[in-house]
Amino acid sequence: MRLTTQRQIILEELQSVTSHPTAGEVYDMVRKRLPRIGLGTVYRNLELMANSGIILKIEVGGTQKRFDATTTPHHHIRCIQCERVDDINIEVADDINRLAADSSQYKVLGHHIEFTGICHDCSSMERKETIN
Amino acid sequence: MRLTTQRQIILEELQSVTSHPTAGEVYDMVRKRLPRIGLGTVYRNLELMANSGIILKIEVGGTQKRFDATTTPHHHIRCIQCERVDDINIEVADDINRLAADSSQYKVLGHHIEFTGICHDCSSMERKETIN
DNA sequence: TTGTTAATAGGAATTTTTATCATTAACTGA
DNA sequence: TCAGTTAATGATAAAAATTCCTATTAACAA
Repeated sequence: MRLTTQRQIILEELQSVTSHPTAGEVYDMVRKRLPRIGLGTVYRNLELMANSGIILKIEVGGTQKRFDATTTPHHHIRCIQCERVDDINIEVADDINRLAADSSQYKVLGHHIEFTGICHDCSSMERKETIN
Repeated sequence: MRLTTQRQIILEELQSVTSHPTAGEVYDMVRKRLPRIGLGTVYRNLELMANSGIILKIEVGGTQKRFDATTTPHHHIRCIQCERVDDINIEVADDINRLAADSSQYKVLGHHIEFTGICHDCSSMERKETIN
């Protein structure tokens, strides 16, 4: 795997945010530094890096795939109003995978918890609208 | 909300399977009984029924949205090989939502656990390939 | 029944993602 | 250092998934 400028900058940009941008959002970020980069290159490299474990591909609710530079296991919470996704760091009994294996025919590899809720921004906006 | 034939049959077909079909798969099922139904009608009604709580829209890994007639809370396991999705019924400490609320700025509404693994069919196929 | 209007079929348009391919540039080894 | 090899890129087309548009149909109310 060659170390191309594009690859480097895509990773740098993803690491610079704590949000979980979609491929299109990463494209917009990277384009500010590499205006001639192709959207395909962004998709290709995000997919590649996700496959080799350098980054995380999270496929939570919403239509688009999202990417995350934090690879240590953690969970996510998604705002049902504005679709933003944040990290959640809680400890979950890790025998949960065994539980799942026991009640299914699967070879269980892992799990991911997606919480849904309303983020701080959206709930304060809601409150404001009710007042007005 | 009018009770149309299309709406009825879409629901019936979804209820007739334990899998978690995509909109396209529901379309194929319904078309056997209503050959002239439009794909848009299937999308529209699945979305509508999901919004009114009659069915469940599950947005797990993979590109497509999936639908589930079982509305009682449960979790899912997805085969990373063939993308099929099955139900998992395990009890998770229900203070998990409070935990999430405490460690975030969100108003937490719910959670969904997605396990990943390899289904029985795929793992036996794998074994067969290793032998050959 | 008949009038009103929500819902449909069919197709077009959008959005998101993947594939194709000629050209470029990252690495290799002399 | 430099030329050869080939992985990777940019540009564009194509595919896949979903949503939108609109004339027509059919569900329901009166």
